[in-house]
Amino acid sequence: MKDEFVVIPKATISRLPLYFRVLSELDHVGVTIVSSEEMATKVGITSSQLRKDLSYFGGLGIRGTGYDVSYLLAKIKEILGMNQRRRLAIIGAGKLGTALAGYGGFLQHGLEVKALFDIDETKIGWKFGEIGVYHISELKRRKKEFSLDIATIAVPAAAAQQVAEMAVEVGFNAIWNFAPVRLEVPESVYVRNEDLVVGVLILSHHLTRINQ
Amino acid sequence: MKDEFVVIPKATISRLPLYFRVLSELDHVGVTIVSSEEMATKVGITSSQLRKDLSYFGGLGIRGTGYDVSYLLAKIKEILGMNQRRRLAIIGAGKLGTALAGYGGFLQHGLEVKALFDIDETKIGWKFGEIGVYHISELKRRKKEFSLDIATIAVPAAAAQQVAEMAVEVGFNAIWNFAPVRLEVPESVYVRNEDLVVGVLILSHHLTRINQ
DNA sequence: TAGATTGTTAATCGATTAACAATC
DNA sequence: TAGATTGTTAATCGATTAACAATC
Repeated sequence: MKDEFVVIPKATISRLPLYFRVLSELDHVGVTIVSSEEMATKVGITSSQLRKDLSYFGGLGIRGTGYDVSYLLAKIKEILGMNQRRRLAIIGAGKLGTALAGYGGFLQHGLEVKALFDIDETKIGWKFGEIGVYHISELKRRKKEFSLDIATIAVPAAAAQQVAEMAVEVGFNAIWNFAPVRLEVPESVYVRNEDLVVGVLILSHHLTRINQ
Repeated sequence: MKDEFVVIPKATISRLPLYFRVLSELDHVGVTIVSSEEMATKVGITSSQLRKDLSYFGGLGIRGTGYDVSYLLAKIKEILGMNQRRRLAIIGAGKLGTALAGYGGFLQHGLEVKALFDIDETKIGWKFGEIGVYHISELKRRKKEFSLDIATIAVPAAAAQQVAEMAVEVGFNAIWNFAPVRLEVPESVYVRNEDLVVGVLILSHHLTRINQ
């Protein structure tokens, strides 16, 4: 268990949000204990993989019984950082940016959109519910004001690199990038690319295989 | 090269859209030949991996020279099915659905949103540019009318499974799913999950590691 | 105790990388 | 031909799965 030397596989981390969802549902309907088999089926993986994943975080289950839903849920929340609320900046108040700002599912995951940014003067001052639109030049000031943690890039591809540099400059070290470009940032900054077209092109590829 | 027995790795397919982008840019600025080294740098992978990926599709390069940009571009387009235009249905004319409908980047990838669907009577008949909003009950009819290929699911989680079943029922065999649920569909139907919260929670996890 | 299910090991599978012969 | 760069092989790395001892 020498956990100072165990590296958590990326693949494991990427499945934790799915476990979180399944556990939330079980918790919601009053289930208190769940077996790896049952949970794995709901997620669509093998029970072996689920147990292996959870084992990286120590003995979270009870042999002969299963996993305690609320305990496991709390653990996964902790691992994913859902206890400290994450505050999102969204840069780019276009269709995508405002759609993200309006998404209702963030809060139950400990995430909150606090501010939108744009360069278009006509958009500055708009409000989407509680969320205001600020000029990009206010990024630094508003980052402090709202304790922003994550910079979401929802600007056109041509502007993305420049925006990323501004985000890094003012101290963000997590970037959620929706622009279809590879961002050049310092190694210490973590970038997650959410390139939607990639997904649909993979679908398109599969269609060619079906219809060939 | 017995290609009838070679399986293309999923990881390879998922990188093709990135290669497509880089090649498009090179082509746009008039570059005609590119080395694996140069291209790999732009994508952010090793040249070895790029050559390996391309090798699954036969000898696409010229030893001692590199790859012909427009030839490789044409090949990748073919593999990704970008020659036959893919027509998208978007089910759910909420914030996400309409944001997707308005996204300008699809067309240059051979993709086109042709119709939105919803159950909310007040939305039926709306137009987003050329794209109309139809009642979900018209899915079958409009699928034929517009030759729809891909069903995009942009409805709340609670409705997603039901919507997926309708899509399968009327003959879609590709589903682009934005709802945070695992869809149960026949094996022949290809589902691509685009669960945005997963991405941002992985970011959140990395923040906990930084600030610990 | 008997039954059940975890946590872990070892085997397998798949993907990435390094290296270099083939060849333009 | 000499130089360059591909295509491919073999080694490595990482992730998944099967199996079962540990243990509730």
